[in-house]
Formats: sequence, C-alpha cells, structure tokens
Amino acid sequence: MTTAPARNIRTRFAPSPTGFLHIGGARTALFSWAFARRHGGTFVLRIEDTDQERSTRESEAAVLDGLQWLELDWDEGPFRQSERGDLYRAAVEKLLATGRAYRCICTKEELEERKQRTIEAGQKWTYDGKCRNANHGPSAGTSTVRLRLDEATPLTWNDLVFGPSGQATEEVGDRIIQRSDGSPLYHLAVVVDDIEMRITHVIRGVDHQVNTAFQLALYHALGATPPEFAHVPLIVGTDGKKLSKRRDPVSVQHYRDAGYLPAATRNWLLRLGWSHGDQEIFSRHEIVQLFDLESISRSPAQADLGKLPWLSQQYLKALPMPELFQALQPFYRRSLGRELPRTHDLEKILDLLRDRSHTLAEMVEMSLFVVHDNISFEPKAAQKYFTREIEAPFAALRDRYAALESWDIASLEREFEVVLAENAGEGKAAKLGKGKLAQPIRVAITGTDKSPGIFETLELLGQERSLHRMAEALHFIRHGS
RNA sequence: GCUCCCAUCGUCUAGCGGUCUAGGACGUGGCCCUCUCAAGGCCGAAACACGGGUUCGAUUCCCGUUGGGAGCGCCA
Repeated sequence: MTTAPARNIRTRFAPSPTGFLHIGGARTALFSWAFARRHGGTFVLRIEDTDQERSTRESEAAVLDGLQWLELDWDEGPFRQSERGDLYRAAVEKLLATGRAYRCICTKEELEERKQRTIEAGQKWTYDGKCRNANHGPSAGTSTVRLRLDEATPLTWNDLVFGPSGQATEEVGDRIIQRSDGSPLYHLAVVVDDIEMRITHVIRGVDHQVNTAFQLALYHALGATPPEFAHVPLIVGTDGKKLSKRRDPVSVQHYRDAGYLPAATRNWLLRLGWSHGDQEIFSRHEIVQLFDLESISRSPAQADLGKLPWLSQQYLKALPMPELFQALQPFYRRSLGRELPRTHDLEKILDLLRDRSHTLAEMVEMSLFVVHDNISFEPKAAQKYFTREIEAPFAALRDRYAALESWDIASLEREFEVVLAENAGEGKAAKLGKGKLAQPIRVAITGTDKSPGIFETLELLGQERSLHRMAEALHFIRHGS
C-alpha cells in the first residue's frame, strides 16, 4: 500500500466552453481526475467563460456530457467564472492598493502602433511601461489594469513533468489583468480561482507552459503560495502536426457516435502519453490505483487511431451482457428507429459477434439478419455462391432440414454431413467440400458470406426462418433472382 | 523573428551508464486452427535523428546541428 499524502490533493479541470470536448482536453481531464482519485483528493470542475463572445451554454453542456460519458466524475462544481466577478474585482483592488498593479490608459491602437514600431526595429515586444510609474487614479478615464512585475521575484518552478522550468522577468512583461470594461482576463481569473479553490496541483496542456511564469508573478503579488504545476504534452494529428478539426476526429462525441465504449476510449486516451511498464489495458479502478505524474511522456503523442479498435474489441469481449445490451440500444434506435427487447436469441448472436466487432455500431449492423424478418442477398455473394452446381445438394439439405424434428447444432451438423457424404465420389470430379456447401447456406440465411459458425447461426435463427430463407435462396439459384 | 519545450520500430511506448545481439502493444507479413469472417496460437520484418564531447563504457549525461511542437492578445 502507498502512504497517505501529506496534504489533501486538489486538482481541477478548467475548460472554456467554446466547442465540444476535445480529446486533448479530455485527456487532461482524465489525468487530473486520476491524480486526484489516486491520492484520495478532490477533483474540481470549473468553466472558464470569461470570454463572453465565444462561450455558450450549449458548449458547456457538451463538455459536461463528454466528461460524464468518460465516467470522469467531479467532486465540486461546475463553477463558472462568469459568476465570480466580485472575487476578481476584489483581487484587482487589492493589487492596486498594494502597488503590485497599476492602471494603464494606453489604448489598443496606441499599443498596436508602438508594438509594430518595436518589431520593425528588430526588437522584441513586451509592454514598454509607459503607464508603469504614471500613477493614474480611478479618475484617469478608461483604463486597463496591469500587473507590475519586479525583478526580485524569480519566475521559476519545478514542473512535475518537465522538471526545472522558468522564464526571465523581462521576457514576460507587465500584462493586462483587467479589461477596460472591468472584466477579468484569463490570467487573473485562473490564479484567483486556483487560490480560492485551494488547488494544489495544476495539470494542464503544454500550451500553458509559457503562461506559468506570469501566473507565478500573480501568485506572489497576491501573497499566495503557488501550486505544483504539471504540463501535459499535446496530442497531435497523424501527420505529427497539431490536431485539426478538418482532418482529425477531435471531439469525444465523435468516438461515442462511432460506437466505441467509454472505457475503451478512456483507456486509449490514458495510454496516449502515459504508461505503466508494458501494461496496455487499464480498468477505471486500475487507473485510480496506478496513475502518476512521473510517467507522463514529455513528447507529444500522435492520436494512434490503429489501437483504438483493438482496445475497443477487448472491452466489447469482456462486457457483461446486461451492460452490452444497454450500450447497444442507442445504435439500434439509430439503425431501426426503435430499441430492442432483450431476447435469448439476440443475446446469443451478440455473444457470437463480440469476437467479430470493434464497435457497437458494427455489432448492431452484423446482428440485423437476426432482427429482420426478411433479408436481401448481397449481390456479389449471391452471384458467387448461388450456382447451378450447388442446386441439388442445397435442395437435399433443405429437405432434410425441413424434416428435422430437433433443431439443434448436433442434428444440423449430422444432416449436413449426410448430404456431403451423398455427394462424395461417383461421377463427381471432386467430392463436395464442407465450405462448398456451407457458404451458400450462409449467404441464404444471413445475406452475406461472413458470419459466426454456420450451425450455431442456423440454430439460433430457428427452423422456420432458416427454411424460409433457404427456399428463397433456392428460388434465386433456379431463376436468378 | 524572439521565448520556452521535445526527439527509441509506421504508431503508442519500456528503458532512468554496463542487464540492449534495445523489451511490450497496435498495425503489418507468414504459418497453424478452420464451413466464411473473426477470435486464438506460433514465427518474422521493423527504431535509439545526426555530429561532437564526458566516461573504462553511452539509447541513457553535456553541447551543437537538424527536425518538430507551443507561445508571443483588452482569447482561454
């Protein structure tokens, strides 16, 4: 057993609701969740919606929905930054009062112009400090508020993934923390919230790595102890470039709709950038037991689409029938317009299909021949197997099956062997092989040339339906349609 | 351009100075099983980006090159 943590671990996931739950975000959430659970800590959900232009309630719902689907439960929240304005204003007042921040009356246009000139002169731009010592009061007119950086505060930290990290103060610059309309900017809001929510470990994407130095300055200015930081490399596309919405399937929703199990998707995401020796399969419980920050990779991972179907099948094979059936219903509704009652026959075919499917959608598709009363023969398969030569043995087997009193695997196979034996030798060039007869029957009863074992399939389809389909196939053989 | 970061099979990764003729998994090729498709079993191909150091000894440590990523907003 591992020892208990010295303090109560608190992590958070802080998405901005400007779209669907991205797999990169989902993985960050997974890591934060797993780390909190691993240490018996608390996982907080916070919605960063200070950008009112882009944030929507629909996106927020989609993000929450995605987290729930992945079974990442949170202990506190969702909190919305849009509802916490007083907190941020108070923090700004405090910073202003202590001289750690100052009002800046430079307009966007002025700033843009000076920045342009600096860059043209071949120098790098951070705020030039025009208002830094001007001492503008509240009556100075429209103004933003900037944090006053001081050289004495080292902007370094020991990243739990990347090790010693930091940036020089002059590279960071006095950035704006409050807009001219009084609303808070990202940096201010995160830091104030992380302090107020007593977050101990900030686990986020490397795109925030360069924000950390400035935020460290904010913690110091606010008189707070910064949390630990762990930056997680990005997930990139199959071309090694940043994930693109056009090329890559980036939303968690996409994987759900494709018919992947949440557990499989979660496992897939987990192994993208995290490892535990050679282990590939991790149950939710194992994740909670084994997850650690030290084993997170420092290089970006490509979304390995090849591994997901395999993982998904592993989970499909292991899923208890009641849960499998439940998971399948949305796909039946999509395919048939209705859900299906749990029947013995359906369960049986589903069990046979587990070894043959990678997604719930595939499974539904393949089980349809049992669900439908009438099927149609796949043209290519019919053309290949419904031949003149097979007519006689096919008809003979149909007759024997019609006379069968006990419709079970043993009987079906016995009669099948009899027909085979009857067609062996004599004037025939070669004796009738098992496959020669099995394939036409398979096409007859399933419509395709791929299915589970032929006798099992016949058995569960039942005598009546099997005979009916065989009769139709015989008609096809004789009349070509 | 500047700042920060990364670099093992096609992909996800193990490796934390000698155990490496570099391990696992997916994918891929072959074989076995076999009524089809799978599943399963066995076997194979496949990588330490390059160049310098440090060291008795580098995949492992340092520097550079190359390649890639992130960020440079009154976005988050």
